[in-house]
Amino acid sequence: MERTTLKNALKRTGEKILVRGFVDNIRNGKSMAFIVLKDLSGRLQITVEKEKYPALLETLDRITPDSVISCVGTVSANEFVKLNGFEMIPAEGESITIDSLAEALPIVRKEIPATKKRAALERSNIDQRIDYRWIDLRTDENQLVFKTQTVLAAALREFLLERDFLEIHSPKLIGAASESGADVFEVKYFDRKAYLAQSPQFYKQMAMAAGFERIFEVGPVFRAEKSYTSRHTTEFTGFDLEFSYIESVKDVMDMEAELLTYALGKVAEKYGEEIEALFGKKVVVPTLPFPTVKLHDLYDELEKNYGYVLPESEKNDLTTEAEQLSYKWVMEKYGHEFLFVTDFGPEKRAFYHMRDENGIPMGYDLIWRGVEITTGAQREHRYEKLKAQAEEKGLGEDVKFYLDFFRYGCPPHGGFGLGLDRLTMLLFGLGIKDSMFIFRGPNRLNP
RNA sequence: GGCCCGGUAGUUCAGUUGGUUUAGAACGCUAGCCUGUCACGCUAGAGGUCGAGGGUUCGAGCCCCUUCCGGGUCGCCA
Repeated sequence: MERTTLKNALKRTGEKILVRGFVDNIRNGKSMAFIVLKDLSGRLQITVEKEKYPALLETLDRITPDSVISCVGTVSANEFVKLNGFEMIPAEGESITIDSLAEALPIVRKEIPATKKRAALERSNIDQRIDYRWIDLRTDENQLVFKTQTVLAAALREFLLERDFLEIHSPKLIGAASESGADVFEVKYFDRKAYLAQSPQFYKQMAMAAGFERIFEVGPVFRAEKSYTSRHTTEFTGFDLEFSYIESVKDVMDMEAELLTYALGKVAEKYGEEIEALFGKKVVVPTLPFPTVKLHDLYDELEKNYGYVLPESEKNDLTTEAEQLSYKWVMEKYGHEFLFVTDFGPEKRAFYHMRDENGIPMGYDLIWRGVEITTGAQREHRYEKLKAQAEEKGLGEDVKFYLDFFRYGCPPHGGFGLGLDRLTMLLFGLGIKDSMFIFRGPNRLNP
């Protein structure tokens, strides 16, 4: 018999069907047993009047929480049942089978609130839960995170495909450190060294030189940074894009704003209600255009409004505190969750960012809910200028292969990279460890 | 890398100024009871080299030193 999901089972009352899933809870009394079954689609209670099912008694006694079982039976409405108002009555005979018996779980996945008779039991901490991530991921909340991430990534891709972007797959094993040369993982590559790609940046631009015009890539990015924060990880999924024949960095910013607006619209439509119900976070579909502010002006505003003072010499970059305050500011001033910040100091930006006549990089950061989710820019496509900027940063031979991209014709172009995991994390108000299928950090290489 | 914080049952935590011989609780687990439960309920039980090593002391989970492991945060970034 073909398996019916628990959600669909509710629509098939009166039919003899097969359901399969994890045991969410079992209450096994003397004459009655109640099993709450869970699968990815939902939950259903299986009700067993024991005296009618002598063949099932032994099985019922063996079933433990989180075991995987199958049940053949008939679903019917019953107002006594608080769970959906439906229950499944097993068919005669050996209609419940244990597919996999679960041992007692080593983690607490959900907080258990206090009652008069018992103290509250807190959820195991995230690191304990990551040790047993596959068990942790069985909760409705965690499954919603990944259902949503799927919709989000699909929407981003869909938006770009509609606009004739090509999807590329650049190598993650590289011969020379991309960008600055810092913070890359070194790996053994036969008898020499290779590195894990810290960004697809150079390859994205190579695609521009290849005449691909508009490209994107979704793939892993590796950063050998010992960053211990709730928003850093050593391996994450980057959503990168690059496109040609732009007039200015404004085109890049517009593209990103439209892209995110579209994708968040899709997420809100499909999972907005569930996210609000389970996480208490409203999915706000942004309005266009996104507010934009120059870095210096932002610091002026933060000082004026919140008394946040930073030495002038440090105002060429965003501090974490300034990022967080910028959220408060953009909400108060524009009622918007996103903020483009432009005009960073050239010493803080990559050498390949194009600079204006005053030497200011024509790039930006996009801050969402107080966290940086993107760096974008118009790129310098003029060989001589690019070469000079590379040398200024002390990058000579390291980037020679990259500089060659610009010697044989390359259109003006720009692009940006989005952190998919950060997007997910901010959408749900979680930390990065909770937002990734499997977290990787300086102290975390397993599971 | 800087600065904080932590390591006590399977899990989450208590454990007073160092001092009742067997270090507690809850959840989980085991056994038994319970005619519809619904985060069921009731009874009993098992389960701990208090991260490791050294020291102070009549006495250390608690104080000191060393060490290991982990977490938070800042910087950096996505």
